[in-house]
Amino acid sequence: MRSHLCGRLGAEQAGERVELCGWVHTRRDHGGVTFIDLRDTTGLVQVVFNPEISERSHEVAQDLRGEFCIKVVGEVRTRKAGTVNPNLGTGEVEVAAQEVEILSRAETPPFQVDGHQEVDEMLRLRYRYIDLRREEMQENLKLRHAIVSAIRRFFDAEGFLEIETPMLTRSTPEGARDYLVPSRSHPGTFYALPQSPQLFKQLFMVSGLDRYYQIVKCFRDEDLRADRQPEFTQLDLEMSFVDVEDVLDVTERMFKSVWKEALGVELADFTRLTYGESLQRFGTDKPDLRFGMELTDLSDVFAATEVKVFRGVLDAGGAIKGVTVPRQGALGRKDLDALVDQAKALGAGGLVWVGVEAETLRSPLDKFFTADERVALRKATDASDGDLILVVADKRVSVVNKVLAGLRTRLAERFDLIPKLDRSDPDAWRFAWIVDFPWFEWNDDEERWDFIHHPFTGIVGDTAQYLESDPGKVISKSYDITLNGWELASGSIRIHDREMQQRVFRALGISDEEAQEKFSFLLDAFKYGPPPHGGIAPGIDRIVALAAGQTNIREVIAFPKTQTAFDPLTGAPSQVDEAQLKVVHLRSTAPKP
RNA sequence: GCCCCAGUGGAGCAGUCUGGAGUGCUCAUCUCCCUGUCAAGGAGAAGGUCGCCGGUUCAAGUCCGGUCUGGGGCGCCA
Repeated sequence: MRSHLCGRLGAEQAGERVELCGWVHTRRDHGGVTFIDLRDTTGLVQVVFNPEISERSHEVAQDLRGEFCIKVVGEVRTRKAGTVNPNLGTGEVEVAAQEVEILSRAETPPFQVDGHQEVDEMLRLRYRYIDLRREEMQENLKLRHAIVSAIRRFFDAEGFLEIETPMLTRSTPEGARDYLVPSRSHPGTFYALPQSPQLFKQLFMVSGLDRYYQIVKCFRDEDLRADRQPEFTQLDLEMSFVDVEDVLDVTERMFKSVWKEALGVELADFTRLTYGESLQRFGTDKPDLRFGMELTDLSDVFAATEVKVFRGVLDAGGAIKGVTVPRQGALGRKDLDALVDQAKALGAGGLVWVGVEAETLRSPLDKFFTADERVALRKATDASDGDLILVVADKRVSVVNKVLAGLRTRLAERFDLIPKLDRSDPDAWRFAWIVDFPWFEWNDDEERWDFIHHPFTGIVGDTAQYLESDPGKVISKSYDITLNGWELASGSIRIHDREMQQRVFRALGISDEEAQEKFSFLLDAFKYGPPPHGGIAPGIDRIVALAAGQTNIREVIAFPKTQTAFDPLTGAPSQVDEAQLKVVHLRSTAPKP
């Protein structure tokens, strides 16, 4: 139907007769002569309808409206000096229309496609097919394709096999809430959609398939966030006869290769932080390394304090930490109160602010500080005159970290301390490995040890001795990748030794029978010579969103869902009729709408 | 489950604090004018359940309570 693509036309085609298809992006009617910008997936080109060239085409052009789908036949002409449009890739040329055909007409769209104004996201999702006409969305999806195809080329070259795993599988007891699918042929039973192909990929290793990867949908029925959708895409991979360094190596090379191919950027080697160090310095295991404002431990500064809240926290074995906000020491009372409220919203009992001035400190607690404490506080935080120190104290170290980590990123955004994204700048991409996670985490509510990663996570050799005596000291062979404050990937070397696996289950308070009941097929498989193995699973949606400079993953998913897991386009989830329910042996207990 | 922000012609906003006629702006739509614009321009027109329910008031887009939807976050997410 067409001979050329709109966005690819240039001076080289001057004089050629071309056939173009696309949508009417904009129309400028001068009465005597009419211009349109014709749009296809490659871009825009100006088409001129001049009655001196074609009376008939000029007449049809009067009828054209935005988003009409048309075909134009005409001659490519270089534009006269002064009429070149430098804002358009094809601005040096235009197409003089000889023939035009309306392929299909369009109603006035619910919002404009030109991208000049933000549109309510609900509306964009309801009319996603129109939203996806916008250049920004097409660029996002093209980048997604470039990244995914670069990933496949990389793993192909490394000798990995892409193998599919079932979507209808067994519900696993731990982890996220499952999406369930009722069985018709087995009344009262359910499949679950996979939260990840974790167990299947481990079985591939038992099978000797050695190096597996898959770009695969995963499903988790949990509440949504900017970086979380109920269905999302993982790059799942697993390798045999490897230890931690092998997985880190291949994964890091993969990311470098992808950034090179998709963005043309040579990434620096990834930073490496232990979990402990990350928490200490940034209060989180997904630190944004693009700016400073590292947390300071102030327990020593206030070791002998008489300030009641601090004294109580220290005596209870808690923590006092601070974060220094550059040049905000003179912040007004209203803003400071708002910060206190933010800290409380994040879970803190309160927030102490300290404005650092040349000779003095400005703080509600200043009168309770000793001279030594004032000096030590300045020194410990390395604060300069004019800075603002925010101090959080709590008997739970985790609360202190969470609150300060939250304030750190929010304030960095608010005060523009994060460099504006330049996607071609290698420094814009602060990848980091987070390693040496603790294996266990104390669950206060249930009063037991829980796993942090999953129950098959390997253990760093000499820490296994604490499995029974002091589980908190056991370090796992798990690792995360973080990029600019987002968790991008998570993985581990797995336990392949049955005895070790049993010790771990016991430490978790899971009996042998219970373990067998829950994970029978994996444990059975491990009777038959499982190789040492491990892997990782980076999130594709997050990778693409970050690479595209987007702040939520919906922008890089063609048909995403809203925060309540609703799809405004299809109306899913929807009611089904009684007959459908009966077939799968279900009856709804939901109130009739 | 909880906290915060938003909801006003088709789209994006202002108006809400401090109640007084659906007031205004930009874009789109429709009619007319216009042969070099490029987010064209000019003249005119049409288009409204101020998310929904209730309350206060002589009077509510505006105040109060509730609720729904969207977004951000906490919890949750091995």
